[in-house]
Amino acid sequence: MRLSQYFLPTLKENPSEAQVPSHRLMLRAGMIRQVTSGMYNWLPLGLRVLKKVENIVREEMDKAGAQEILMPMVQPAELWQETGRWDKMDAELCRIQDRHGRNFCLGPTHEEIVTDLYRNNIQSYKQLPVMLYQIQTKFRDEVRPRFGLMRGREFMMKDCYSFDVNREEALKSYNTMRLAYHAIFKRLGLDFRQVLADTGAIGGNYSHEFHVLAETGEDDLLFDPNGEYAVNVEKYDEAEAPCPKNELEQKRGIEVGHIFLLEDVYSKPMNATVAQADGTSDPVTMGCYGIGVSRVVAAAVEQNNDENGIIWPEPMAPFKVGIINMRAGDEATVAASEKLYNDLNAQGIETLLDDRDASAGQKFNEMDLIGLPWQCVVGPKGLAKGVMEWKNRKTGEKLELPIGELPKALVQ
RNA sequence: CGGGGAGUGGCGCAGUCUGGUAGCGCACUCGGUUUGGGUCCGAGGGGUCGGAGGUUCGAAUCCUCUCUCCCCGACCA
Repeated sequence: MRLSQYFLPTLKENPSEAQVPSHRLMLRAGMIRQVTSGMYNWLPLGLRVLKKVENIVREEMDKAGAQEILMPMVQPAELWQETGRWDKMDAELCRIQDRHGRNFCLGPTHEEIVTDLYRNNIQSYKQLPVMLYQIQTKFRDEVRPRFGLMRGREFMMKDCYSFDVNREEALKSYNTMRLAYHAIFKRLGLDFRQVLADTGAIGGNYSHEFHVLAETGEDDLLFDPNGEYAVNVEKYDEAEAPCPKNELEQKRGIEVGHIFLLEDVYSKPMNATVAQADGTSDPVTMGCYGIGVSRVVAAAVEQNNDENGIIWPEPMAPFKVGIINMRAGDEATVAASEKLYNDLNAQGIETLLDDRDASAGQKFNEMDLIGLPWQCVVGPKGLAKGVMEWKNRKTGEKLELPIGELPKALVQ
């Protein structure tokens, strides 16, 4: 992509409405723009990151044996009345009516829909286990949306649901998902922790949260010195903990994933059953597994930034390399930067070429701001010496390499 | 929902107390200049001051109502 043709509206100054780093930097880096409280436009640069996260999540879900589906965002009230949540949930559940006056809600989660899908199409233990997931927009009318993408009202979520013949089998599915979550956050390049958690409004009786560690996190987490025990402060129980609270290490985290063993919390009221081998039938045993995909993007920024801007973990970077053409008017410089750009693209290395006729300072600053892992400065000074100057955004390390040669760490 | 702050060109802000018909920086356009960390000079375009009503000869400025955004709290799969 050539920056001269790219819709990347960066901001030099901090937007007044943005207080937290991820919100401020994502606005400044031209990734998102607010539409109204808790709702955002995703611009090209931001969307590339969101897609990167989506794809890694999708690959790991598929690898774990889950199958992707897509359910409607607008859901009929009748299903929510079956589980009692139509009345139980407060204004967070955004209710609307169609032209006939029939009640619907904007889906904050999809247990009802997926359980309905299950009961209408699966009857026997022979058809289980089944894990279904989707990556889709959710809407929760939060009491107080805040911190940009960290707590929006509309956001992107991966939600997965498992169906098993009994609790024992369900625990296997649960564990498969738990391990998939470890694989996902590891692949994303984030520093994260799995902790014991409360089940809250989703229900069920067994639950873990996944947190990206960051000073700005909303949750307090406790760890034991051996790393065996980890819990959300809300869930801390003196009796279950291996040691007193004051001996546990405390860190702040951003909740990006939450998994629940639901058992029959939804299947029972919705009469979603499974015929067992002996001919009897029981409520199917369910689990649900969520990842706040858009929140992951914000959490990554909270965890990886400095005074100059974002520092993307490589797996979720919108582009791997940013080339800075130092002299838009100089033929040799233009030719050299274009050649590098074409070579990198030919090798499948996603590259952004700053081919604008702008000042050096502006180019350097904006490249740091958007946080691509590698920068390559192509200019008359270097070319005269037969080199291009590479910079690693994270370490700040600079390398002068012969024209056309790539940093080893980039190629591997 | 309780408490607090704020709405003035695309962005950041001043002006509001002490009414007189809108200003600065950035961005944008044009010309020149400069060229390795947000160059410099000059010339331009763009807002009627969140909205409605009121007071007044006259309202961004005073009064009333209202909408929106942000922060703290409560809440939060």
